[in-house]
Amino acid sequence: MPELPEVEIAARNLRAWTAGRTIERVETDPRARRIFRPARPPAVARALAGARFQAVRRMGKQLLIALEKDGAPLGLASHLGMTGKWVRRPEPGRRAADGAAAAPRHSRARLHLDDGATLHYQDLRLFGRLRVVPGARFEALPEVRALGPDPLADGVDPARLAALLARSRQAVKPRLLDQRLLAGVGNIYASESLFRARIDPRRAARSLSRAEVERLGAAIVEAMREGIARQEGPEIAYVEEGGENPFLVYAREGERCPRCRRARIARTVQAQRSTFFCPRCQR
DNA sequence: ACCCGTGTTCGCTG
DNA sequence: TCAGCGAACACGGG
Repeated sequence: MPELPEVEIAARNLRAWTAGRTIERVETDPRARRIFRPARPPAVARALAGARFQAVRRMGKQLLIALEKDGAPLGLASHLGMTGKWVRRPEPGRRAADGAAAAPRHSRARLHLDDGATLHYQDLRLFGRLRVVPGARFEALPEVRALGPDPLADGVDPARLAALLARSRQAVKPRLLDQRLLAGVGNIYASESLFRARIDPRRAARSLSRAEVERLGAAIVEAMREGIARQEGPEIAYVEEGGENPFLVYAREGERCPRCRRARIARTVQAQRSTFFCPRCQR
C-alpha cells in the first residue's frame, strides 16, 4: 500500500534488516523486465551481488538504498509503484527453518544476504522500479530531482505550497498528486488531508485562502504521521489488506461522515482517480 | 463480463 | 510553450 507512510515503514524495515549486511547473491524474475533499470534483470543482479549496505533513505515515495561494492559507492533506487513491497524471509524473529523456502507470490527480485535471510521485492502489477544507480548519485536522477519537499522530513512551507497551488487551474485534489508540490502525497492521503482540512476537493487549487493552505499543510503532516503510527510498533496490528479500512473517508462512499455524522461520504472522479469527501463538512 | 485499483509516463490537443 | 487530459502499463478481486 505505498504512499509516504507505507514507504516510510518499508524504509524502517529495510534499515533493520540490512544494517551491516552484504548481498551475497541476487535472483531476478526475467519476465519482470519492465521494473528493472537497466532493463536487463541479470545485469541488475550482477551489479548488486557482493555489495554491502550503507544506508536506507526515503524521499517522498522513493527508497534510496546506499551500498558499497569493491570500495566504491553504489545505489539502488526502489519505487514501489502501486503494488510493490519488500518482505523478509524467513519473517523477522523466526528461524530459517520455518518456511524459508516459501517464496512469496510475485517475487520479482530476491536479495540473498550474508545472515541467511532473503529480501524479496514483490510486485503484482509491475508498476514499481528497481534502478541501479552508479556511484549512488541519487541527486542526479530526474525522478528524484523533480520531488518537492518531503512533508515528514522537511515539513510544509505554506508560502511555497500556496504559490504552487496558485500556478494551476486544476482542482486542488488532483493538483496535490503532483510530486513537485509535496513528495509522497498519493490518492488516499490527498482525500484524507482535504477532509481533515475541511476543504472541498473540487475547489480550484488557486482559490484556496492562505488560512486554508495552512490548514491543508498541517492536515497532510498529521495524516501522514497517523498513517505511520498505525503501521509501526510491535503491539499495533499491522494494517493488512482485508483488514478494517483505517481511513476517515477513503473508500467509504455512502457511509456517514465521521465528523458531522449527518451527511454521507461521496465519491467523485477527478483526473481518472477516485476522490472521497463529505459534501457537508468540506467547503 | 465488467468495473475498480495505493502510481507514473507518454502522446496528443488546444 | 505548456497545462491538462486520457490512455497505457499488468494483473487480480469483487
